[in-house]
Amino acid sequence: MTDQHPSTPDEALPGEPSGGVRRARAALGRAVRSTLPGRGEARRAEERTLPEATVARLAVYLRVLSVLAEQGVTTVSSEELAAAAGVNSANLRKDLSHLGSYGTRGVGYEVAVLVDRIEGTLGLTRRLAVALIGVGNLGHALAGYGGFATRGFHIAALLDADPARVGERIAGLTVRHSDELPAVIRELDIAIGVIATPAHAAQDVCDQLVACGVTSILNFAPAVLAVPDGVDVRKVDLAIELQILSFHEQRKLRPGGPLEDVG
Amino acid sequence: MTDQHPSTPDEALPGEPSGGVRRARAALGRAVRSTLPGRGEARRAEERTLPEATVARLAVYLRVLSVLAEQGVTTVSSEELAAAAGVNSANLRKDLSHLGSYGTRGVGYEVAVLVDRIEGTLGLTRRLAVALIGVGNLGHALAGYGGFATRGFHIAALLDADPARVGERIAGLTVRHSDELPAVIRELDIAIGVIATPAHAAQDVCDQLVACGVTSILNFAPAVLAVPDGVDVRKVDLAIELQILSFHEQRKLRPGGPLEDVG
DNA sequence: AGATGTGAATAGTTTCACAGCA
DNA sequence: TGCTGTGAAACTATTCACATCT
Repeated sequence: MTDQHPSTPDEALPGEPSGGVRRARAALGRAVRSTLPGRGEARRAEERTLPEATVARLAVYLRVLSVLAEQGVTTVSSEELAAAAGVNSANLRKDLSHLGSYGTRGVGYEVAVLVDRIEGTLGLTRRLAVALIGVGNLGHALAGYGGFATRGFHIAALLDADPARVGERIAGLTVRHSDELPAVIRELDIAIGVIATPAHAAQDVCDQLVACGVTSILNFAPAVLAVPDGVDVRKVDLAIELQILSFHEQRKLRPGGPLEDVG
Repeated sequence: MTDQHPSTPDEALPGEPSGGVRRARAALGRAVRSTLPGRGEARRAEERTLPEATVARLAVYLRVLSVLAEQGVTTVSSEELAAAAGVNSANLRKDLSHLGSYGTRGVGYEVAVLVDRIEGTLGLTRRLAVALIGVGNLGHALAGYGGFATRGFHIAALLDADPARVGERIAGLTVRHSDELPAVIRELDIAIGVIATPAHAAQDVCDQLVACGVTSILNFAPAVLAVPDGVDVRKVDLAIELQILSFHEQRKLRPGGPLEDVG
């Protein structure tokens, strides 16, 4: 996770030297599964809730599988796919087993089948509408990003609080004023809000999104957002990513740590 | 974690509908601590290795603390700081306890002291040099981002493989050709490489960085990077973040899951 | 009183290792 | 024989609960 900037060039990205939240409220999604005591009847052995970590990796598998499909590969073993995705093969198998059994012992998985299952699981067949608030430096970059439309999403609206920016056309869309946010959300049935404003405006925009019923937010502003239960916020914070790398970089230098490894 | 694009507008960000890796190789940094059998002598009870999760949160605390410091706040309780950072207070206390005891029972923590401790721990006193490869849509945005310099880092070089881009001046720097990467790394003592190229070029750039001794990489390209042990790669992938949100969005809709919660 | 620091309990995740099917 | 699917073990991380100190 990492992040960028807001509507006004500079001051945008994780401005302060501080860090950001990797995934703020995402905790909600935890593999719920109550396991209430006093019950144990016929419990649907279905695909209940997936572990958060698995969900994140499914997206990775999907990307790798898409590449394989393009190359004409029709079958992969867990070993191959895991290697390409950078994970342990047992981990991969367990992840996939949560979707049900779609592999063939002694052979492997059919690429096309897996792609379908994962897309279905992630809900990528619906093509959710995304609103991007803040078309500054980063906002522009995000708006121009082609990957959005590729599968599952499309940017339906661009908004900015700066009157000078309103009316500008970016990637086929006209920037509208932030005041129109509620109307835009309802008109276009926005499911996901992407915040790319300066830090000081982020909480405000977030509150508006939530007030309008948006429960999925991707935050690029260097600020910790407070949201009610039921709302998922994921944060992308460049400063934090760099700081984490800095920490490890430092550890590599001073031979204070390795000492433990030796004896 | 999320990501963006490359040097060429479009096709940049997590292009394919697939996802990306949250933190590829970062696994290295795991709280190492071997616990070799057959030993147990006098072991320095020092601030050995911090848990990965703690490192990530320290960056968050730092940001919150910076804001508090600006506001003139000099003392905070774990409860207050935890609320501002969006974490559990016990979790916060445990995180901080890893740095040593810098709080006062019955009172709380001194903001200035904590800031110092955290900056020291994350190695933010050294101001590492960062090279940004790929100045496309996203690269531009990142280069223009003010937060870099704020503390701990500075973009020392911009590179791109497109001759048309070489020579362009962005944020006070002149874009140099990718071929100069080795020279640039040595000249400027680059510690961190930020990859913002199209997916197809990412592994190549990564390999060059590694060959030149860079062991910390932040990858914005929608590709899984393979690196040798000892190299930390963190990935920022927009498509994956959106897909994770999509998954939860889907779960909210169909009342299949909640059933479990009820009984 | 009030808040830190931390052992113990709990929860979540990864990895192993192998039974079982193709 | 080969690879999936999965119980069990190992690890990591979070939360509780309270002794401890100011």
